[in-house]
Amino acid sequence: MKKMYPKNGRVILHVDMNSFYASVEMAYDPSLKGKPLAIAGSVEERRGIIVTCSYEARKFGVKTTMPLWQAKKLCPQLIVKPPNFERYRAASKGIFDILRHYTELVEPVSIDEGYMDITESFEFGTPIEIAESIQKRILEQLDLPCSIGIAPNKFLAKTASDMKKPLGITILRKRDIPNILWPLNTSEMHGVGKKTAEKLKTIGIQTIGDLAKANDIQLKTLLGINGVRLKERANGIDHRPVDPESIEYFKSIGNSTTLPHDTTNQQEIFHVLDSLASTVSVRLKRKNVLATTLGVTIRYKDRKTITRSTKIGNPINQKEEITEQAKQLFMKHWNGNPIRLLGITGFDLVEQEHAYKQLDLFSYEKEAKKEPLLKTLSSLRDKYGKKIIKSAGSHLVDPAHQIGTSTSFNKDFLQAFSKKEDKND
DNA sequence: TCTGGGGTCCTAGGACCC
DNA sequence: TCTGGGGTCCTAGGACCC
Repeated sequence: MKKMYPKNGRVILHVDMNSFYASVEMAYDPSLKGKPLAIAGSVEERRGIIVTCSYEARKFGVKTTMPLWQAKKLCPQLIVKPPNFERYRAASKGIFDILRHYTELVEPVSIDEGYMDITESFEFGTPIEIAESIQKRILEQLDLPCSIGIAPNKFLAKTASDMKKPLGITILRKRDIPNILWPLNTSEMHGVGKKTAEKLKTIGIQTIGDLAKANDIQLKTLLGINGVRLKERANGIDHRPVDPESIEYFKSIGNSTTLPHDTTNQQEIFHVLDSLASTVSVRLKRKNVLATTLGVTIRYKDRKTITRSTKIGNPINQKEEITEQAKQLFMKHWNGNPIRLLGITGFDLVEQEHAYKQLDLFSYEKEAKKEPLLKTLSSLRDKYGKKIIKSAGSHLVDPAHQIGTSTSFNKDFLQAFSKKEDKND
């Protein structure tokens, strides 16, 4: 009696904050309420684009990603604030704490949206009652508005939360799909951008309904497996689970910046790379990970952007190592033209505890067959046992990196060390 | 004298190995 | 002496999202 949804179906909520950054600023300073407010990437003209704006600002035609000067032209009385991420992170934490009151199955997608699987949360009421309760609590406790979508899967829940803003609650059932989803243009679909919508048009697909009935083979040749997946979504099929841990595992960590002015000055460029490397290092360390691949991004004056990356033998997260690799990559690939933006990103992240796995004592013999240097290390171990390896390691790596008998080494030291050994012999 | 910064996922070609 | 095809790794680029 309590369960009012299909026995084997799921109940998924998508909670989406309404103009989040602007709403947080208004909650923080209520005198901003009811006024056209925008958060801009930088107050400086060049980087100034609208990140978020209040509904009052939207009435003037102000939109996300619009250059600041353009927004001001449309709405001269626009109040512009720089983003305050600490404030937004704090608000975000408050929101997800509220969501986790109803279920552990909460998957944050970004700072201001998340999925919940409330299939088993019937003790809190019907899905609508739960959504109402969540919306009310976030509004009362944090003074922040949100929209919530209720559906049998993520895609439909996401679509539903988008339908009523602000402060909407929308249910999207499978049986609603033909009437509600299919008449919409494909570009309304999450996952379909400008390019994909254009491509779809070339084979006569305009609406989500067209897509739902499209030919699989045609879709596959046009869009790869993404085409077939989009068709499934258009039919309301989406089996992705709500995964509370997905946010834990970052695949990359980077930092980039548009320069105050386009430049070819190498001194200036290196200075920027230093500071980007420093940020990336701090972020990697904060997450206790090291990067196995390092990449640099170069955007030229004409906005043409290239990325270059390289695999690193030993994973890194120290500022100096990152700077070194980034500068090398940069010098190797810079064509000398004026630069607009620079970025550094670490990929293939490994947790600190696993970073030296391939070098732990049990792997030495195996690796030594391929790598003469490791043979040296292996023979050292045979001679002196584990102790010497550990003490060698302590010279080589930040103590925080050392886990048990696993350790890192650097080739220069090891060569020096083995030379010393030769003398002694 | 327009278009930020943080990410994810997919594709495709060349190298290399078997 | 000439030559197939599969698998995996690495790198670069593109599309998309918030």
